[in-house]
Amino acid sequence: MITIKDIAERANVSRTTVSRVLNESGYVSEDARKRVMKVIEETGYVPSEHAKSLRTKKTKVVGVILPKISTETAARVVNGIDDVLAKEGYQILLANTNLRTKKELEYLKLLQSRQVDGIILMATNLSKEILMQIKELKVPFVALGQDIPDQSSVFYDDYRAAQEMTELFIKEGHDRIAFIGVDESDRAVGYLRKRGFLDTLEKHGISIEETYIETAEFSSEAGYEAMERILETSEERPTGVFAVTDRLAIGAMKCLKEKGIVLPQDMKLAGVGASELSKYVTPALTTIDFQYEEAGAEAAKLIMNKVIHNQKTVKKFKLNYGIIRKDSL
Amino acid sequence: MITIKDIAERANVSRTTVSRVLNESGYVSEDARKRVMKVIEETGYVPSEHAKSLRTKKTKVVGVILPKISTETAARVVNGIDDVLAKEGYQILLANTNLRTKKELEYLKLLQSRQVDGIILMATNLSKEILMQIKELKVPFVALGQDIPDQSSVFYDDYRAAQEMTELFIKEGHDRIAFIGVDESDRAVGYLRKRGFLDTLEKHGISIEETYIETAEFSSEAGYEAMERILETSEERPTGVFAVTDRLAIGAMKCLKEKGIVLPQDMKLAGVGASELSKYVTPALTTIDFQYEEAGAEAAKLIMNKVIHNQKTVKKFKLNYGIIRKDSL
DNA sequence: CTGTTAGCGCCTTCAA
DNA sequence: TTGAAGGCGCTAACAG
Repeated sequence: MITIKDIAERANVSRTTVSRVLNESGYVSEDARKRVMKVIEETGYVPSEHAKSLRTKKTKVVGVILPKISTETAARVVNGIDDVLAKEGYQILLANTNLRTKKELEYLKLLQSRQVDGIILMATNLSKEILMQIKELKVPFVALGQDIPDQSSVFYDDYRAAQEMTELFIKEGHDRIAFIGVDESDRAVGYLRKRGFLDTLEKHGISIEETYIETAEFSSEAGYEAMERILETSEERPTGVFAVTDRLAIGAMKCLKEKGIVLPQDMKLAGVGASELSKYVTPALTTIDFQYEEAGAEAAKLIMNKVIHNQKTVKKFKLNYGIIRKDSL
Repeated sequence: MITIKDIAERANVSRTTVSRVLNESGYVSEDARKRVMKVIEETGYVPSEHAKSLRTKKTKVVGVILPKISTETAARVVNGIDDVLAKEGYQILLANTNLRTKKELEYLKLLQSRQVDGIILMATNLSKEILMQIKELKVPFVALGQDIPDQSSVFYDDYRAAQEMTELFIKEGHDRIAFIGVDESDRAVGYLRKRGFLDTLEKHGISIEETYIETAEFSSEAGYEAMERILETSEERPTGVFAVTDRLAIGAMKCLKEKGIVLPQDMKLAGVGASELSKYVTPALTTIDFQYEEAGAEAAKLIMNKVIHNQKTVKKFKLNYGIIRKDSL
């Protein structure tokens, strides 16, 4: 491996001088600079970031922990993060937990040992353990998707969004509205969206039919099955279905179609996420746009502020959302 | 920052001993080991990977260069890569070029300077420059999606897949088949798929109508517009459309629907990629499944073989594909 | 403007 | 079974 020392020798200067031209710091004569540059060109020398990091304690790398890389949401968020980081010359070190919560802990440690300059956690379930770990973190940290107490967080207004969507159903004259949610250990998606839904029904004096409320995993298949259960167990068929993600909604839609229930005539349907899918299914899906790229970008900006400008204060960023009204509701 | 030295002092041993228990190498008395472990626990010490890398020249990080993170294809490939790497304790350092070819060069350099143990490049356009850079790379390298001469590559059988799909159109009695492709500088998607299509037509003695052949960017909007152009410029309307990606096909489908052309009665349509989208549009899209996760996994396995077992030979891996027959063709 | 020197935190001989 | 010493490649005082 070719090092700064080799360059120095070949260019007849000291390592310091080489370092200076490399980092454009301090005075270097045009002459020396040229010689150094020439040797660098010739040799194809690339300075070692590790050695550099060891001295400077900076890596220009941000760790991103996420529950699953191959979902549209995650991909869009990462995209938003990368946009901002790349501009500052930072890179992403991926840590994919594949939905295994235990991995979150591991990665939190691993990323520290890799001396990442900051960590963004796309949080799902927030166990006590995780919260503890985060608190003890020495690295700048930003939570994404959940509001973590005492930590800078970028999150969606899950509660109000769900509320507003539910209002829409009611305004359209529905009072038999089914709900397909996810486990409440996911506070944002599971708990808050459900609360928004239930509270709104209550507010309007609509009684809650238990058979209308189903819980599923994060997949369209699960959405399909949840829809099936709702149809089977309900005495009176609901006239609308609110699913907490587009995938679930799409699964439900498939089920409805197969049962010969025509959308949007016989049944209204809405999801959350403004996924690509939602635009292209028939009928197009009414959904909530949480602007995932922007979420990623905001989280990245927060991290950059901490990393570059050493900003210490805890910032909360609640993102806007918009209801995208399409044919399904 | 707490270092191995601190641990050594607190545990009343030398740094060497601490290092030994950390790496489970060499002899350490149970007694010493316990003391060290205890101090590590108490202090929450995490060894610096940088310092380690500096000595060992290993980072347990693989750089992945890709053209765009927020596409389903990329996400699925990355997922496949991560699956394999994670098992070996390796992580992904992301390098997203956002379709800017120049960035590929930059990142190739950057990743080297970060001493990644290997590089996987999801290649698109293969300029001379890139090829040169790759040749001079000192790090294990695998190309994904394109077959790069003299380099280990995992790629799809684009030509034959396009051929087979075209055969399917012909077998179904079509001889007025339109084609929506992408720029040929993308050898796999742009050039090979087009050649597969054209050669097959020729083989069957079907003359090629110039107005049936369109080129677009990688987006559904572009697919829409390409479809529009085909309909406008063609004297006789085609009876089938083959688009080289599902996105393009979906865009075309939207256009057709808006013009009141009914699928699949009035027009057949096929795409490539077996995207989520393809399953849920109506009619469901006939498409080619290239198994992107597997592609990523294979690439990762190749890299791991090189990195861990120091395997030097150039390996080529042409992936299987399957035609997924749905309602659109 | 340039070079000398001293580490950053870790692993790895080598010797005890 | 343990420790001392040296060095990985780089930057940052400090002197010239």
